[in-house]
Amino acid sequence: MARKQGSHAGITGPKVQDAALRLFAQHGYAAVSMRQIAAEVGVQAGALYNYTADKQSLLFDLLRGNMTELIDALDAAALTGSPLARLDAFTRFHIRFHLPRRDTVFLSYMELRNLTDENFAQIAELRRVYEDRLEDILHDGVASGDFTVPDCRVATLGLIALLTGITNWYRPGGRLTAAEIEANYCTLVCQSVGARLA
Amino acid sequence: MARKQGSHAGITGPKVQDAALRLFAQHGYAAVSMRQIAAEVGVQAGALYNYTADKQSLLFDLLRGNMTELIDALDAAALTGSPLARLDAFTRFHIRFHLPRRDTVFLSYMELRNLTDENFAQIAELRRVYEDRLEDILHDGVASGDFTVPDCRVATLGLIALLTGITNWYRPGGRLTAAEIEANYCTLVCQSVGARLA
DNA sequence: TTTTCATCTGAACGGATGTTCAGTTAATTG
DNA sequence: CAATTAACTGAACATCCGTTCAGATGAAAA
Repeated sequence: MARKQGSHAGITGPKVQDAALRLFAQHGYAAVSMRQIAAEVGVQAGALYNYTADKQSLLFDLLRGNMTELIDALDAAALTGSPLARLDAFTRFHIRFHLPRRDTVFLSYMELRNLTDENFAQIAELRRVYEDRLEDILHDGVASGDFTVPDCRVATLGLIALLTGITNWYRPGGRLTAAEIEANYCTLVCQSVGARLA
Repeated sequence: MARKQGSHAGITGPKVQDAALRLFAQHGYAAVSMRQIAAEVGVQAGALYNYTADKQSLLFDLLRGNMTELIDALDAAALTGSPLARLDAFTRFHIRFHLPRRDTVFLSYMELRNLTDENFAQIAELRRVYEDRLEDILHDGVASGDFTVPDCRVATLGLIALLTGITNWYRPGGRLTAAEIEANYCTLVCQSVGARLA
């Protein structure tokens, strides 16, 4: 048997990515075998190699895809206004982007060490680009006197950790709605930089 | 050959734990083999089973040891004074405890999914105990009017993520000293709950 | 010195790993 | 209809995995 009815690369390809993402996020890159991914897709292990060069590329493509998508979405959001308004918007953007992508976020922050050195460097650079967007906002706020932040770089890394941590405990249908969580974190973030809330 | 000169359980036992900790933190639990750990200790793989029931116990013992140590140290610190003073002290305590234990912290936050269900439940409960210590401070601060926090539970989880994130970027000998980082984070944390800094 | 015992080796167990590839099948093309 | 090709199977590759255990070894006890 081979090539079951109605199965095409256009269908199987994304299914491979989806299955890999879900399984990697759940059990970790190293703990997931190509055969498990194949079984999830409904295919034999060998068929996966029509869609990825090897297991490492599967992970790398997922991470790079997520980071470029993240940065593109942020650029598309085009935050404007006062530093405080931009910080508030950044916070909401970050949460809205990450909450529906908990699997990917988990991967992006947990599986970096399973990347090749070259692959790691690429992802780290993308991450840096994203961090710099936030750091710029903080610098502007300090310059305008709106924010009180001892060190913008430290605050940037801290705030991103604060925001990304949501994905560790958020569960759809939990005590708080996504909007409530957003409001909560906006208060935390804006207060943390010493901004006076409206 | 067996039992090389001067080797005892009292020496090899801790070496196994150390090697496992270092390797797990660096490459991930699933990516590290018992043979690698044994090689790091300078022993054959079979000998490890004189010191651990299996690989899973090795991970669990490391995580449980870290959590109980953390909680005991916090209790020993016996934070007192105003909510703001206690929050400041908690922040400094957390950083001082975690900075020298980056490997363990990394493990504790990344490898929970590799625990058995029962083992996971135990660690999660310990973590909850620790979080509650912080949440109590926040509740007191809100009650006294010192803090402005929309939701103490959310703020607790957020602040712990903020603080623990340090271990992701801190490197000894970096741009900032540990004391400077501490001061930076105290400002961030205390401002984030809306406290007026002295 | 002889006996005992904790400690470790080295080989073995069944099974899982990532990856390759010749061959098979079903859809597409001419 | 026949020829081509994309998509997949199923078996095989060498290697690794966690774990067990009989036996060797050196230190400690008698």
